[in-house]
Amino acid sequence: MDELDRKILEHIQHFGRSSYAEIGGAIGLSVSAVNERLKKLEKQGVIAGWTARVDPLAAGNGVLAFVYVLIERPEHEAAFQALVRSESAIQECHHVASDWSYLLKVRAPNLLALEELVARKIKALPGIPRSQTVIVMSTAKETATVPVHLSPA
Amino acid sequence: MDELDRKILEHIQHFGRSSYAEIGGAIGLSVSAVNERLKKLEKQGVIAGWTARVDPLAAGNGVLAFVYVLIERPEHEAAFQALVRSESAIQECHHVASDWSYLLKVRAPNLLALEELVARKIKALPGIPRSQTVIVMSTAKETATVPVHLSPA
DNA sequence: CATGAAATCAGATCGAT
DNA sequence: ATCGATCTGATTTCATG
Repeated sequence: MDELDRKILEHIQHFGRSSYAEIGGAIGLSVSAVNERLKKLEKQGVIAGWTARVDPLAAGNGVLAFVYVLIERPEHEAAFQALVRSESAIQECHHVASDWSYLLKVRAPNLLALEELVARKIKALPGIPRSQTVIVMSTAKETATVPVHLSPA
Repeated sequence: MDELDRKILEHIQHFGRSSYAEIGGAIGLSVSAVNERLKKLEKQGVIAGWTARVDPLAAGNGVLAFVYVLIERPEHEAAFQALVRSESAIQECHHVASDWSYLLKVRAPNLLALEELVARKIKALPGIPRSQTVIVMSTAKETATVPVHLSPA
């Protein structure tokens, strides 16, 4: 992971359908060198995959919210994790260091659907006495782009 | 936006480098039909772009945190927004309905770098009396995949 | 890491259904 | 709106220096 790798990663995070020639032109590297580095980064798992960015609103998701969940005992974790995995509305699930156990990032078509998920599915699970929902009113910045730092060579 | 569009969007969110032939094969559509629908979805902005998913840890980001920020007066918003835009460590910035003004999603190499950002850059701005940082200990699920709902035809 | 050639593949277009 | 075919150009890959 050197400066060239870093530039490649920066570039393909912004232009995921670039050809090797385009990447090479942007960072000053030959096509074959780009090919080799890309293959290496993919094999190492640094590049975890490729995706299309879909506009959430255009896809019918009018509501974004962050939901805190409290889980009382470890034996109730499994069912919760299963729900998290199965619900595509739950984009993220983080174990946090706070008064709460988990923080979820949730998208839904409307407030009704959000309530349906939180009240009827999540809180219906055993061992979940409380939750707290933070509604997002507007989003000033939202990117999945990851800052790339050079590893200590 | 019909069922076929939905399937296309689902597919390309998981396989962002699929050829039109691969997409068509996966959802049962000809190459030319996929071509037309993709172009339409891109023109409409439903497809906002294409990106490589980079593993945050492999890219040197050992720390993930959510940071709440309180801003006292509207005239201090501009400088804050400018900072948000310029800092690649700040992946998301949401205006939230809560005791706080904003919720940030932040990635950093380590806790020191996180503190540097929060204490020395964010809180150094005028009109920001308080912030609260929630550290993520582990992440059970994290996807940028957006659920695609059919628009009312 | 660059070059260059070869083989493959992908994307746009067209007429027909 | 979709299909199937065709055509053209681009892209990846590989061997060599």
